[in-house]
Amino acid sequence: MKVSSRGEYALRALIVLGLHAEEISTIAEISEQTLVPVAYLEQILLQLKLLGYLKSKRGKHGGYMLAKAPDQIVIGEVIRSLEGPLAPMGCVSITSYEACPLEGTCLLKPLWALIRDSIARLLDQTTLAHLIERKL
Amino acid sequence: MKVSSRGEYALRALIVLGLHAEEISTIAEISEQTLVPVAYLEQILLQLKLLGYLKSKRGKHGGYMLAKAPDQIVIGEVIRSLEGPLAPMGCVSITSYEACPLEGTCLLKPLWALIRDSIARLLDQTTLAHLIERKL
DNA sequence: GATTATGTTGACTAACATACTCAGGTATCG
DNA sequence: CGATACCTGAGTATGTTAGTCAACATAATC
Repeated sequence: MKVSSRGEYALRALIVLGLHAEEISTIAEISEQTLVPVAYLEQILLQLKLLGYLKSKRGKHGGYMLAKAPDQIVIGEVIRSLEGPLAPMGCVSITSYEACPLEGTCLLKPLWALIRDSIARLLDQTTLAHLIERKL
Repeated sequence: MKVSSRGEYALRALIVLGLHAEEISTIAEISEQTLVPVAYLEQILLQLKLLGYLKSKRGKHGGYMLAKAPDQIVIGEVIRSLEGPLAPMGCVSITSYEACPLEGTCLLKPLWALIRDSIARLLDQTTLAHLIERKL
């Protein structure tokens, strides 16, 4: 039931950028504040840019900034983009359902569905703004 | 946030044994009803036995049975035994806490704690008996 | 226009986890 | 004894994770 380091790192980077909104931050600066290795962080920031969460500027005085307001960045969506579905099993995933041969009689499915719902409710209700303002 | 097939398989096996309580079931029978390959299921059943959930009888007419009443088998404990902590990150795990250098100022930790709590609450409230009786 | 600071891109790798299989070994019953 | 079952440890194929690295492209500044 773990979150990967990639997901955690991406959220750390978004938080750093959210805290310095309207300023541009270099990869090196973000790396210092998140403790993520520069070369790995590059990959992650690029992915966040392709997903539309960040914008970048190249060359001298370049760097990264948020591309959206913090209250428009939903944590559940970020995690889904980086690590796939929130559901613990494919048979209860809404975003990427997978059939299971036992499904009709499976006594576990209702439990997995409860888990899915509670994780998704939490993460889809939370935005970057909530994290930054410490309002959960 | 996935549950591994090993965890899912273990729960399937417990359910089958719970449905046929007081009877002994062979690995082959459990395999048929759970769709888990016999050789893999052997490993998992053995582990469940070592953990105290099952008892076995060798030789002819041998097989597996529950070692506890279904209402004494807590799903959260089973999953923790098979896949490690329920918490999404070590920094919010109660059963196996791991420190994180950012911890003091980390804005993510409160979110991970909420996730942990809601998963743990669900799984620690649910027993095998609840699953079998379809009472969640 | 050369230099330098920055992001961009793709390939690569080491380590680990997952989901199994397989070849025996051992206990029990008839 | 011999068939039936569980027990045990080793092995393996595949994929994922968490990165590294080298070379490139772009933009600002001197």
